[in-house]
Amino acid sequence: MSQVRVRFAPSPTGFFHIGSARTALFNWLYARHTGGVFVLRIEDTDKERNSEPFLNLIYDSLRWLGMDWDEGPQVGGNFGPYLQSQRGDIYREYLAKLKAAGRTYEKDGAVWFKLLGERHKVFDEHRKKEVEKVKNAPSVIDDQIRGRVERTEDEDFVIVRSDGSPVFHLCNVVDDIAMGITHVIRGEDHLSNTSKHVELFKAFGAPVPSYAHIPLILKQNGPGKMSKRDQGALIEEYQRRGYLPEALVNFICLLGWNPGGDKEKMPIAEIIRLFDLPGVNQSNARFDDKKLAHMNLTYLLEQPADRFVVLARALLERAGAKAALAADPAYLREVLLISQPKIKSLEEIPAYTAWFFTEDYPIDPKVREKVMGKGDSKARLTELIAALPGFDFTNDSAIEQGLAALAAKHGLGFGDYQAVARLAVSGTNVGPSITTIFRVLGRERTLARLQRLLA
RNA sequence: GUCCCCAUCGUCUAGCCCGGUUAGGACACCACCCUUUCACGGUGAGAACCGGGGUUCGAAUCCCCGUGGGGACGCCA
Repeated sequence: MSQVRVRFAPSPTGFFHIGSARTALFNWLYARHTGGVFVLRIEDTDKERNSEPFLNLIYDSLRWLGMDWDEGPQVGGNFGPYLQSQRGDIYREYLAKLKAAGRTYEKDGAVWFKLLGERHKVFDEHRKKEVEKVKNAPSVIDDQIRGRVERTEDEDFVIVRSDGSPVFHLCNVVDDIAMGITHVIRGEDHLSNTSKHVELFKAFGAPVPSYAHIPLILKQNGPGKMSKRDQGALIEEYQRRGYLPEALVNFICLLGWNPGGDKEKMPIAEIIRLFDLPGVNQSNARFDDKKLAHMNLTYLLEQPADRFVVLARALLERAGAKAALAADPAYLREVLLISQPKIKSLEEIPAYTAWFFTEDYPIDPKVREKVMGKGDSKARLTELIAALPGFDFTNDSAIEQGLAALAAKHGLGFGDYQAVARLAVSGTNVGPSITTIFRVLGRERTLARLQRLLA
């Protein structure tokens, strides 16, 4: 059997979103699974809406998500150019074949593709006008996901605009032929275009590729499919918020596909191994950002220290956390690593660690009221300040022993000192373990912070 | 309106093809445990086969009809 060639064919007319990413991913996975070729083709035939920034966003997003293309812009290939705006000659050449075969006609200055079959006119409620339908030999699609899909009627359609530029249907089919595409994996919203495309393939005498129409992703809130304007739709946003690309990929591959059984979290190599078209669902999936967040958390927790620090630093830079970035690198690294197991997302990092980098951190009034109002917290704080110089600061457990001894001396528990100490050194009631905070802050800084609350 | 696709917990889904399960898992939610805060983690609870007909000894599973959801109906892609 010949090699699988699939393509992802976005148009640079807007932000890159979850739905496009998943279509790209399924194509990429199928190519990698089968040892095939993943082609990136840019469908920029709409001169009005194309934009360079959006084009670059496609490249950046695909790369960030780890989808490398074997052929396409920036990497080349034997079937280029890979931007439709540069393929005008090819479309003209194919158009000539269609004209020669008598399969086109002109109307209102545009070129139309002529369907074969019996014609009749009907009034179309939607368009409020009379249209001509063509009953053709049933156009049958043998879809890998949907099964047999039959359409008995269609309409002639424009393939070249009155300004001479070719339209999506023509370019798409011509390129799939010229680029030797064997499998077309795309969203179900294209299912109703497919009969048109099949007729074009037949008119060109080219083999019809194998189709796989994947279910759509529905927006989280409200009806309808997800679009770039919806909450949580943009890939760019996850990148900015410090989501891990492998977590996002793992999550979106599970929208409409699963390997069977209970498996969810999988390294990419395993996803590639298990992915196949017959495993793709037929029903649409609703996007759920909570589950994505959880997937991201599980990946975050297992990040090696070095990578975590790199990612967290990038987040701090984006957040403009100057104090943190100006701090001693070893100290910053330590702060980041003790925070890693406690946070749910990298975007929490700037706020979660801010008080480590200034002695002028705010004291949360609500927490202050709660902590100081319970028991004799002021006395506990005074006792702790008095005892601290005698503490062994070598490591966490040494500090813990010091704290435990202090509590025992006064017939109290660890918790009686923990809350007020935490309030004093951080100004809040959340953070790493108090003994760890002491150790990282060091004796002098800890002492000064404890005294600051008393003042 | 016409055409096309789809239908299991709130959500993602397993099971369906090859009828017999206490209909399983994950997220979310709730309770409890762990605990030095906050997270993580652990245990447990609640939560679904859209409706109606058929076929069958037996239907989530096969068939039909409703209903519901989604998509398409551009000189957008």
